[in-house]
Amino acid sequence: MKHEKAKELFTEFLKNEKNRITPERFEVMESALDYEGHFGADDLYIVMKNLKSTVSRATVYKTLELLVKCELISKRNFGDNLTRYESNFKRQIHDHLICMDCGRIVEFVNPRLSKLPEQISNELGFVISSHSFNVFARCRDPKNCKYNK
Amino acid sequence: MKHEKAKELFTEFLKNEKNRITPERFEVMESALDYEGHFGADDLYIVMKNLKSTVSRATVYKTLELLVKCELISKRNFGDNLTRYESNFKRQIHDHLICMDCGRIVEFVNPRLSKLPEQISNELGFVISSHSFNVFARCRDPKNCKYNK
DNA sequence: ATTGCTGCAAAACGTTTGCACCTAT
DNA sequence: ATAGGTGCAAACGTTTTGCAGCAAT
Repeated sequence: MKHEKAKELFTEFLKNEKNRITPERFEVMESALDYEGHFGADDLYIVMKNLKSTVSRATVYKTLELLVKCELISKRNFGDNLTRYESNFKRQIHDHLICMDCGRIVEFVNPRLSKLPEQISNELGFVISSHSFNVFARCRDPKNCKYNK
Repeated sequence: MKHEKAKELFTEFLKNEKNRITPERFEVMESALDYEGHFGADDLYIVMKNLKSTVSRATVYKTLELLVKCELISKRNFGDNLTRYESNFKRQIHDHLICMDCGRIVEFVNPRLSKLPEQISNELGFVISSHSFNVFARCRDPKNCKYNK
């Protein structure tokens, strides 16, 4: 069965937070974890509609926020002001480089960064929750860059 | 006279990009550089309106983008999907920690971070333009935290 | 039985656009 | 003279909300 572990985690989270366990919420969870790459809430809604789901737009939006809270997905923002999400499930923590010419998004993992968010939080008197590190740059080699933003 | 150096830089930029030099653009520039802290485009428009400026909302929005391009101000995003700006003028490059309970934003400078965006860009075959590093955390000491988000 | 969740449509929000007029070049 | 900028209001796309009915507890 698919996303069995995620389903467990989400159920646990819903119970702890005194939220109800509904089939719609699991439907959204499944679709979100299945989505390849980054997606907007509305993108996910459309995909689900096309797959004949009856879940409403409002439920998709609300459930995505629940999934962020229980850390099954991450909320991203790449400088345009669109909210994007991506699955965390079975994925390493990573950061993003955005090409300012073509909009391409490159994911990277940098060990020099890994402890930094926690250290900074501690130094400032906070407890870390998450971080977002975006590098905005341009393709060095223009023929790799489609300028198709 | 106020912001004389900024005015020079902006004029130079407008000429290079073959944009016209208009009084409205300088009015927006002055107000943006005067603004204390982070502000949305609409916040700035309201402030200007209150100061009896006749500059239109459209011009404010468009001019802010020009000011970002010429690096007099920075565009920020703190996880809500609101575009915020802040003046770069006479300021050090810094990053932000956002308290997820009260929404407080703490600015910090970390030397371990300073070369990282450029190094990462180089390694991935890009030329650095800018970066954004946000740490999302919670006040360790609840009495410092107003939970007033 | 109660409270919270859902679906729907409408509203809200920040932002962008189309257009006629104006102004810097 | 002309390309580009401005102000206005309307349009836009995404997200949130109010409400009646429904379903999980």
